[in-house]
Amino acid sequence: MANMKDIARIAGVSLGTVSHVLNDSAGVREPLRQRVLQAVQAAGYQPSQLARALRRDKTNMIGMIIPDITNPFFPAVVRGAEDVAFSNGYRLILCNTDNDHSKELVHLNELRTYLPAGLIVIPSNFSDLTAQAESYRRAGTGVVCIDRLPKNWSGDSVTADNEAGAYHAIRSLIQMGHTKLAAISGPLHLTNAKDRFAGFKRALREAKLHLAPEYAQETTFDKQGGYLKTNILLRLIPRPTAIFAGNDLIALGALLAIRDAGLRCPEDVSIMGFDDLDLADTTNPSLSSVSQSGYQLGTSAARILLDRLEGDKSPAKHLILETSLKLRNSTGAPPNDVRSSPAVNLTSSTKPNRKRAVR
Amino acid sequence: MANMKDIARIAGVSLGTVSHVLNDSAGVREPLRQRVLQAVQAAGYQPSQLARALRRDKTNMIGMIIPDITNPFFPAVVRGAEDVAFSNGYRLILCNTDNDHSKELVHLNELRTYLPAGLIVIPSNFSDLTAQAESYRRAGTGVVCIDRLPKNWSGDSVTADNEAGAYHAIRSLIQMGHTKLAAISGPLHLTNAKDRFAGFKRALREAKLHLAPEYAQETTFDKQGGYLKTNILLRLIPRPTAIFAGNDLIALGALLAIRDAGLRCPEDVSIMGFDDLDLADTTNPSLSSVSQSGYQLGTSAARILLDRLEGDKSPAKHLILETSLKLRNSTGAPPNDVRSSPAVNLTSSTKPNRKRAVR
DNA sequence: TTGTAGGCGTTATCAG
DNA sequence: CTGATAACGCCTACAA
Repeated sequence: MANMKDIARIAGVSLGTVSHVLNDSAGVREPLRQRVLQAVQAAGYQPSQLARALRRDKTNMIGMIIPDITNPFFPAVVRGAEDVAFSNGYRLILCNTDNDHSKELVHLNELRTYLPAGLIVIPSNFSDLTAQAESYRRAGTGVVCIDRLPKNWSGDSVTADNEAGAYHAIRSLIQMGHTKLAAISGPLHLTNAKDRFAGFKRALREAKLHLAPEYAQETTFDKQGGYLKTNILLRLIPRPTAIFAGNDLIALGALLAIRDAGLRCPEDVSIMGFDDLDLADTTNPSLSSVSQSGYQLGTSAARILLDRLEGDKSPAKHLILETSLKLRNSTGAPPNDVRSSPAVNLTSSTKPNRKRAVR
Repeated sequence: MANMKDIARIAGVSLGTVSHVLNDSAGVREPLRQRVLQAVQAAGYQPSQLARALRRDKTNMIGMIIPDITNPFFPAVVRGAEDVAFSNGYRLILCNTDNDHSKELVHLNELRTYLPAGLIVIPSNFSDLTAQAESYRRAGTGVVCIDRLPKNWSGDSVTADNEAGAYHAIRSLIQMGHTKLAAISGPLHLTNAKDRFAGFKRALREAKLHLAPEYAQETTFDKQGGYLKTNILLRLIPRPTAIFAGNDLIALGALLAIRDAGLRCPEDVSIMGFDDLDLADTTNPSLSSVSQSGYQLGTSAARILLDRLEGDKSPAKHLILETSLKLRNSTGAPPNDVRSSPAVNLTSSTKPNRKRAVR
């Protein structure tokens, strides 16, 4: 590979001049400028990003750390980030953590030695990102956190409006006539799971519906968790007529569990998902879901990073993206004979804290 | 960030000694060694990958170029590559080409200036990879091509056994009694699409079944293409009783087209996909498909690259991964009254299809 | 066994 | 406006 020295020789100018025309760092007179440009062309020269970075103390790479590219929600996020990064001359280093915070730490530490221009992170479970990001911040490297936030995060962030999305979804279920609503949330230590569950609870509260403790299940964000917890819910008396799943993967598991239990969706039980993955459209029945744009999550994060790189010193931004409700065939009115089903007191809420099983 | 000079100062040794203990490049006496290690610990020192790479003329980054991470087949491939790369100390730079060979070229050219340890590429449409790779090869950088091969590729490659996979799938369809088999292949300039179609034709030939030209459609590897071409096929007389889709996305579109035409799958038309994506399991009906492991595609490619890095000079490898047939509910025996089946009324096909919202 | 010095390809500073 | 020259942080002969 030709280097700058070669170009200088070919063009018959000095090294400095070549650098100047390449970076516009000094007005080089036209004839010389042309000679240099021509030499660059002829040699197919491309500057070494490595040397440049070493010298400038900054690469044009953006580190992107996510739990698992194999999870169907994340590719769109990555793609969004890559698109705006690429069109601004930045590249993405992709790292998977598998939600393991020690693996996240390894990536965080190593990435630093590449002097990335910035970092976009979907924190792992129990992420220590807040502490780690501090050292990046000190080095002037922006870190934006997306989708969910680690403990005490105060830096830039982009998330969906999980609370409101869930709230509106549940409201629509209530308007269909449901009164026995259960939830299978994701891990509640994750802010997105927690916020969605909060929206669920708010909708119930406003409708003066009581939430029995057994009606609130928590699991991991995957199909299997959804399947298992749905089995539990279906066994309860009275059986819930609608289940709010913490994400579409959980909803998928719920769909399978309902089918395996010999029940019908939505005639017996309605299912509401969250994320609106591509697959929501192709399941049987198709899945009603709260739609959020992973792509936009990615683009927004990259955008913030680029702004920071261009000198934006404003205080931390907390972007919250709108969601929208996609009603499909997994939700419908509750079964007619709902009030004849065996009674359990789920309405009175004079005693807010009912005694529950010891654990 | 602390650098080597700092460590040397803290440990009270020379720069060279620090480097020697860090790289085991010379037997440093234990006491000194300990002092250095301690200083490294204390300072939380991590060597600059940038400087190291500049000096060694090689990074520990593997460039991975794919069409689009958003295509559900690719995440597993990326993950496979990342897993073996990561566990060997290598990182992945991810680039999307959108199947645009000029974008691919941009990536190829820029990536070079990072001195990547190697490249894993799923070539774009009309890729010029063969020529480009030559310059990498000259620089001693391995390039392995996966999933599909560009024109005249003679370097390392990993692909699925597309021909055999398709062949066996079609054979099973024929054994079910189908004689009117149609195909909707992917773009035939792509080797994987071409090979699958070849397997399809071989199975027909062996069974002495004639392939009418209109029974062989070609489209892009996506849902919409599948939908459109299926509409064409369903209008033919006689109507095919089984359709071999070039991949699962096409198959998905076929499923939708069949439903929208008021036909049933598999009772009226069987659908066979290729790839066995996660979604194959959740469609309605669930999708029979030729299963190939994207993950393994990724790990194998990375493995080859690492072997090359460790000095493997053997001639180009052409790994071909086995496929397996996953029979689900989208395939079955052809309709009994097949010869009397009337042409479907498709006159309304211009009306917008329900729920196929823009994506 | 340890230390010294040169250089990887750039950019930035500072004379001319 | 142009051209030397000194870093950037590390590795590696080679010298001590």
